[in-house]
Amino acid sequence: MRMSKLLAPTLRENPAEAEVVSHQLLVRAGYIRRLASGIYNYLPLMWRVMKKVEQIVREEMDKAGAQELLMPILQPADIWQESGRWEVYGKELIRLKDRHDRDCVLGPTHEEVITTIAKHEIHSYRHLPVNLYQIQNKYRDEIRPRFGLLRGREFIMKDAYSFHTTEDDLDREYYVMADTYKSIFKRCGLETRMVRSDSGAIGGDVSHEFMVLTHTHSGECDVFYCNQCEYAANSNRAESITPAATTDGKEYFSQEAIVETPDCSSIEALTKFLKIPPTLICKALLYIKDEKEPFLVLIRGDLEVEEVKLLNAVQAYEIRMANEEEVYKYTGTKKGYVGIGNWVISLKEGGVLLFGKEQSSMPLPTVVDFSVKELKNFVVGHNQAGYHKVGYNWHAPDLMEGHYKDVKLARLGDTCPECQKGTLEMTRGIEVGNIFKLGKKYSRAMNATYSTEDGKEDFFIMGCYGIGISRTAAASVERYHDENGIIWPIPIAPYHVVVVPVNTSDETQLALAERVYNELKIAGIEVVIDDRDERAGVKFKDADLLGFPLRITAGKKAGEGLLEVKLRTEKAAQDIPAAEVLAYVQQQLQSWNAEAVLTHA
RNA sequence: CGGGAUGUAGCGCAGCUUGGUAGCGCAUCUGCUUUGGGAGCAGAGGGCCGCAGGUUCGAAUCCUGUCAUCCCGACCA
Repeated sequence: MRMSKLLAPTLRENPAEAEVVSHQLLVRAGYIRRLASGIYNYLPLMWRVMKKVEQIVREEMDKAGAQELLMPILQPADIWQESGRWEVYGKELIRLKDRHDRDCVLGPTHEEVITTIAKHEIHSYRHLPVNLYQIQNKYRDEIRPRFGLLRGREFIMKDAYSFHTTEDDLDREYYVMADTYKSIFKRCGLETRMVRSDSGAIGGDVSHEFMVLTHTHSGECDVFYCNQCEYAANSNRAESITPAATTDGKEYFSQEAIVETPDCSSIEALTKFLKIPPTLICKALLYIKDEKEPFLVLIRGDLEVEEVKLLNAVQAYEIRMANEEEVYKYTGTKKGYVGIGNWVISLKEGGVLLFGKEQSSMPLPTVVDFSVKELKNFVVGHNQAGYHKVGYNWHAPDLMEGHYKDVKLARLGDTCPECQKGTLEMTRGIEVGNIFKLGKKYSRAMNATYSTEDGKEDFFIMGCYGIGISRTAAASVERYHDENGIIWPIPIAPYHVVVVPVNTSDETQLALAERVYNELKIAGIEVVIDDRDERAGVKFKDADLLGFPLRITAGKKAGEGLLEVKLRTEKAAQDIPAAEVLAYVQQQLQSWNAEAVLTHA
């Protein structure tokens, strides 16, 4: 390809609208252009990168035994109504009507469609297991598209769905996919970490995310990871062992008593006023589930509630903290004084813990975090403004046993829940892929069954596996760049080599450059020649900005048949006789390994 | 959706406070010179000042509305 013909409009300055590095560089280097918020044109170089990522994904998925197909982006609403997600998915689902006024959606993901396929086309256990995947555009009307390709409203995703007869077989496939994902990202030149995560709107029990750890602000999620073992988890899912409540050897409140605590509506104020550590307090927070049902959360005073964990613990679609009015309505007091000091514990059928006044007709369902289990002689609210109860101890520990939940936000320095030795550290990460065990959620909702070996009908057991193709490409830029521009890992670089004749009006230089360019091209190397009538500085700046892994310069020594060859990751170039350049380039491309980029970028 | 900000030439910005008919740098085009890290000189083209109302003799500038974009939060590949 000739740079004089290539549509790669580079800019001297970063675009004002871009905040994160990958967005700035991709726009500046002429890889992408925004059409509307969260919607981008992939210009020729970007599209080459995307096709490379796709191809790696395709090869590895095929190797794992999955079959590629293509499902419609435009989908009828009825299958979404059938699965229940027409209501649940919310505003993120792009809905539209056709000319007959039929409701349609643009596919954000394809569980409904694939389940329909399985339902109609797979009738027997003999045809299971099967894993089907596609690579196509996805549509999600994100509340806030941002960070360029990292979160668009339209993006390219590989989505795979597997069907099984048993949970064990799903487990097997789940780990096949986990291994496949590791290979895929490794082949793309990206180091990823498999991280436990929340399964969100897609549903199901178990899920993992694959994160590119970035250590920069640009990551989208906080990831906790153990400094001694392989444990890693999204902050909204991370478990941890918090240091036990300590009283520094002091004895507090050996007698239960109600004490006056004026203006102590925060934990901080309360610890100062009573001169106690926050770990001696049991905090009670009132939440509202799905805009109708109040419930209480008990957690140790020094800890924060992780609301995604809480959402799952109460199986709600939505939760929020109660406002002053609601607090008064359900507890009779104001924020900061809510507590269980004068309440009793009971158990509702279905095993829901209730806290409330003995005579109350409306006790509150309660989520009790593990962190309060071991508390002794602690402080709780007394549901009376200006008063707390001190020296409190659990009245009915037997009743509570088995009802503790983990709803706390993990903290830096907490002990690893897995090896119980290391401590948790945190980094930022970009989620580039995920794997879910869906179980029978969709097959049951959509009545998709097959005949079992003993002639009965059963629902398919499903798994699903996604990779953000466009996000993976952007994540690579986010991870590998320097002050001069993008640094592509060789496997996903749009071209491998750029040949730069320093001065196009110097016939010796130009002729040598053209010769090498043709030689490389004929040898099957992906190469561009910067034949533009620009000064050397411009070409070098652009070559760095565009991020080609290898640069070959035909300059002053062209007369001696010498070319300068330089890796994008290195500062210094070396002179190589023209006749040996092809061999050198081939050797560089073959010896690619991820370390080369990891150590220099 | 809540909070904050911005819309002026392809890109980055000034002008707005104090209304008088639009400017700078880069990019583009032409010519000459130059040629190893974003060249110099000379010249040229390009703007419903986001859009719609209003105030005014007169609006990029003041007022109202509206649309769009970006940042922070709740959501996610």
